[in-house]
Amino acid sequence: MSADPRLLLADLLRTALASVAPDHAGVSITLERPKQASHGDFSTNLALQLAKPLRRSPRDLAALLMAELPASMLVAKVEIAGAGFINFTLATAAKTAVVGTVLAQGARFGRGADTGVKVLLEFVSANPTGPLHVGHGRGAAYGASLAAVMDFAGHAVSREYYVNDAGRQMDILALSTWLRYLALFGIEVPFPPNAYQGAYVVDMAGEMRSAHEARFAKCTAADVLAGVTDVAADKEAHLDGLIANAKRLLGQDYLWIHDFALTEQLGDCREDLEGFGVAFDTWFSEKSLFDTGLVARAVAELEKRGHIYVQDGAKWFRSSSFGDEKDRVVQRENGLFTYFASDIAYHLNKYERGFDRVIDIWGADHHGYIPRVRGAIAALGLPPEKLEVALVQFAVLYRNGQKAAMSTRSGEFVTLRDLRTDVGNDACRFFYVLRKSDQHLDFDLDLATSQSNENPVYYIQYAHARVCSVLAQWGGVARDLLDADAAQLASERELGLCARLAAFPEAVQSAAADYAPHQIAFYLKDLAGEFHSWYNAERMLVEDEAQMMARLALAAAVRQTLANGLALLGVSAPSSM
RNA sequence: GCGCCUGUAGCUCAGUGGAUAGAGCACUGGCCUCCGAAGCCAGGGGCCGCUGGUUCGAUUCCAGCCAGGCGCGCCA
Repeated sequence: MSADPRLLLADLLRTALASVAPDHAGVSITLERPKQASHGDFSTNLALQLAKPLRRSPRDLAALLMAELPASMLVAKVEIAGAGFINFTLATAAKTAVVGTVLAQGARFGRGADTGVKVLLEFVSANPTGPLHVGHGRGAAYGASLAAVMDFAGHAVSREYYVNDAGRQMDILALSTWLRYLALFGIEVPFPPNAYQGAYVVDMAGEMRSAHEARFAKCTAADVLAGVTDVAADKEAHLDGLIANAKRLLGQDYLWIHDFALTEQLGDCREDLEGFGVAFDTWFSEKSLFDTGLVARAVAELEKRGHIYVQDGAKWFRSSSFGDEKDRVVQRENGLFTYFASDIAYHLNKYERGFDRVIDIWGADHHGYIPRVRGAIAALGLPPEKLEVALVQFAVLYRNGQKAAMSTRSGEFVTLRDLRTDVGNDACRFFYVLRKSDQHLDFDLDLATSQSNENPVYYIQYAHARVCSVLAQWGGVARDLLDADAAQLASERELGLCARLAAFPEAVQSAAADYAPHQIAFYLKDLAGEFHSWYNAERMLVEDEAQMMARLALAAAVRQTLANGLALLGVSAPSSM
């Protein structure tokens, strides 16, 4: 017999079932916590499920099951209700035992047993071509919270950021920086409209001048523009022409600028994320996939397996044979691999590292990408079901009731850093995960800043601070609360709080299984609400010593659970505010 | 056109094959000589987009329609 009421009840029901309907002994028994207190602590629809196969009325079946149910000290009452539900009311001692459990386990309360499942969680992975904006913030908050939740649920989680350091976007950034730098020396090349406009590019140019003076300014504007397509004719070709000239004119120095810009932006990004409480175990370089030959190997492997054909000089992956709507180019006519090719290699690498589950968190705009990546995995002979893609809808920022633009290239964006400064990390992290990730999120900056005291995060933190305050006034030793007699807890609110605490480990498991950290946020809101309600109804610092200790122990258990939950969301649990 | 997401209270959103569908905001009225009023208590407010199907039971699952958002490059 288990001490966990849920498992205990399942055992009891299974025993009863074996005698009532031995043929159906294998049926899965679900026990849920009823929404209504009058329906007891746990409820099962077992009789309703079996009514049809056994050709008996649900209520009759429920009565039979109830009659065969072994007695238990932990069960106070069993009732048949409604259409045929069997409702269980636990003995008070079984309900209040959780207080001691929480206090004894402390920060570990709610943590699931080690599952041994190795999970790779890749998220953010924004191009290091400029500051993170509020859209990236959501992916960061969601990914970090999900990683924490899955880790807490018992999985071995690796957090990874894929650095797109090999593509054209990085070349555009390097070019942009160089052009700004040249301008500092009076070499005025018209700045392309589709280059990176942001002030941070000018800042980097300034740093280059400080450190290297005129080292990279040994050419004229005419050199830079030599043979370049007119911007009015084709602005993308114009950009590519400038990049080609930059590479030719600068030689090895081009790589220096490229790497400088990359290091600066990636460092900025990393610092920003760390400030946001978002940490990674690995920063995985796209470029390394080319350097180690993995991209070529991945494409060769597809070719060997007969999934590649050549058309118009390019190599195409026959992804349409693997569920994609059409075939995709992996190697262009000019010999360069596409982004898709390096992504195939990246996923091959992820699989080769031996994870049980590979989770990609992508912006919802990438959803069309899923079939081709999954298809490539299948084509490589790997199990595609190991890959799971969690799509995060974009966060749309509203300011003065209007959408705020968020294009990195135009330079007109609201950065994550600005948002964090205005709103604060705690409210930001909480706000981001308050919505289901696949829902559009309207982030109202005016509301979040001017009326931040209305943010639900404060409601939860306030509950935590209140407990801290009461415990401070009590002034005793926290350890003594472990010896409190929980049987002193008898009111409906107190028992309700105990049930809520007992549900925390289940909330963690559910949030992990559904990839839904917002469930933790809602759990915490409920827990804080029930605490505030109790706090206003009953005093803790009462004359009766035993009662006071029991109530303080419950309060301390609430505080611990709030802290554990907030930690999963990356939100602080202040002792005063 | 095709694909994905969404439609629940005035607004922003949870939720569930099951019992009387919830919260916050907003609105109305109460509660600080009393552990923190960033709190609590009470009240109004709903064809859970529409139609059909599966089911003992559908707001939930399936199909079709209506409405909104996003995505559909030899870009990344």
